[in-house]
Amino acid sequence: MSKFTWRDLLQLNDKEKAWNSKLSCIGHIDMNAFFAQVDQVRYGLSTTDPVVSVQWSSIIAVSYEARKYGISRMDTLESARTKCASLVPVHTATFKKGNRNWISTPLGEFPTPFDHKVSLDPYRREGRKVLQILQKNCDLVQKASVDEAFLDLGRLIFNLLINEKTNNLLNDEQLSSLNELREIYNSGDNSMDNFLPNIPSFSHSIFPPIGNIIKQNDNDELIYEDWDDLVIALGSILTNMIRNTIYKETKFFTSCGVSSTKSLSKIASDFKKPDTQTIIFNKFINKFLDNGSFELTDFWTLGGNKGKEVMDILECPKFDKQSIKYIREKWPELIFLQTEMKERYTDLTIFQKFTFPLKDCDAMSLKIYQLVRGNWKEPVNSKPLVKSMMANKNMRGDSCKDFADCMSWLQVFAGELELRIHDLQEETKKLLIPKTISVSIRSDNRSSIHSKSGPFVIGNASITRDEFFQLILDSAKPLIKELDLVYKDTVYPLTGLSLGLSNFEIIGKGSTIIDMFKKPKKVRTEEFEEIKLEPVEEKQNNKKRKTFFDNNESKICNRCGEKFNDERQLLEHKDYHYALDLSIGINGIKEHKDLVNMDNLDLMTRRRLNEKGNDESKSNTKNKTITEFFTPKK
DNA sequence: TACTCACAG
DNA sequence: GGCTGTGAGTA
Repeated sequence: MSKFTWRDLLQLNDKEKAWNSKLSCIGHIDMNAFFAQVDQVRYGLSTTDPVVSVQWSSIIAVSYEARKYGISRMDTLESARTKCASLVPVHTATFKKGNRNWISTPLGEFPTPFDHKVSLDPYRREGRKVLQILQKNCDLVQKASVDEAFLDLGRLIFNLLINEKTNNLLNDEQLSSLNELREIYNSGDNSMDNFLPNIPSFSHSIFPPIGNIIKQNDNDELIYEDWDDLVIALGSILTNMIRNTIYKETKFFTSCGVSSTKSLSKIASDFKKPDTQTIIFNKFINKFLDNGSFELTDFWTLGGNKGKEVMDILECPKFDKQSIKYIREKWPELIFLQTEMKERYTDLTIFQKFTFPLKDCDAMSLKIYQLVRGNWKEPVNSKPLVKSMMANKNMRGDSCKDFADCMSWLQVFAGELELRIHDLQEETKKLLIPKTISVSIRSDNRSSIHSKSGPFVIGNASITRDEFFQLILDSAKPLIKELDLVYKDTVYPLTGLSLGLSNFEIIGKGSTIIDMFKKPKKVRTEEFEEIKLEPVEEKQNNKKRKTFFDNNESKICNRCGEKFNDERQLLEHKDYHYALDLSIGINGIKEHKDLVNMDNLDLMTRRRLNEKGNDESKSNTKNKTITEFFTPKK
């Protein structure tokens, strides 16, 4: 007889409950050396090229090929080159000061930080591509960062076990082995508290797991004893398929962890890289935690001061990587851990200030108690598309020495944010309306950061892209002006400047114009008067303008008629026209054709010419075509 | 709401 | 070490 009930199994079929089921199965997928992989694919390089992604002179990602030469993220570009003569460094895309669009940096070129700003957009886009593949294949996905995500595999597994229609995923032997379970389920004799039948005999050979299996001893035969084993094994089969799909569609390698909880899966995905998934069956959790040479501080959220403090409070042995085992064995019951933790906290607090208050001790103890047993369960939450967006640059020298410099960098930042919001809207067919804007400045003089934020108000739904850009800039101006007034004597030259939009409201395309103007909590009548909605009829007859929130724009170059899949490509293409215009007369290139389809030359030439053309490059986002986003509401 | 800080990749 | 991002505390 199984120790699991039908309730446990049925919970898998419920998005709200699956994470907390005794049979829960969570996957964590992580892209290996992500930026380097993106650059390798983007630049058509081979997987055997030792690629590193570079930002100024530091390395921000090291491909696994480059790691073979002992190169790490700590290396500078210089030191990496001495380790590997055939190194292929790829610099991130950049905005040139005064430019509204980023461009890819040609191989072998290294822009200077004094008049460029890094763009991470290429990485974000590829990250989103992968996220979309995940979402297509799994109904509950949580993006954890640009290159990692959690999957709640509950429904997928439930369907494999119970549903007939499983897309040929299971073979006849596997199907028939599940007959007993399905019969009970279909007979309706599956009262919640009834125990599940035994797992099919030999199910470990009928459903072999895929990946790096953690076992008590490496040579042990793996035997499934109950449904949780089978569930985790099915999870590994699913994540393997999903990862194969990612590879097929993007050529990206991933690593993955499969287990019953998010925190375990996260550690597991990191355990063996690249291109490997690690499977933690429930019965081997302790073995994994104790012998994987993990510390308490390896758990998510305990990597900083908080983790160190807990280690101190609990007087964990240092340096022998046994803190997890130590805590688990020393406090076999929660109540012991909780009392002792509070006692020691109070004793120590005389000498030491902690990052968490005494009242949180019980909660913290509970979390630690569960974590060291692999029992700490958290839901997989699909996160909103975006919560905030920031453009930031660390300044050096006199890059930003007065108010005027601030404004010209803010122009770059505003351009970047407008571009990112616009691209994201295009991609998702959603409206993204930020409600607050903030700027911050940093300087070494006062070694501190000052920031100022305020409401961001879009007064008009048919705002164009250029107007939206201008609005960001205009909204940022008084904020930075105020910071300038208060701190001007001490902060310049700045060591950092940033501009952020946050509090995004995300609106589906079906929404009406009314949604644009969420009533502020406190409405003063004058303000409300001012925000007048354009009468719908009038709008239709209006002179046509392409609005910022328009998704259906044409993507045809008005110079040569070439068609593009998305706006981004069109912009880059126009960038190219601009460069080409300059080039006539510089190096005698006359024909558009000369450069078409010669991507590298195109890029290089554009780049070189852009430099010569200096800052005169105008925004290419003039809006000529039409169609309103909003359709009149019946 | 405004600002700061911790944590993470 | 640079560039992002989220969440929580404080007032």
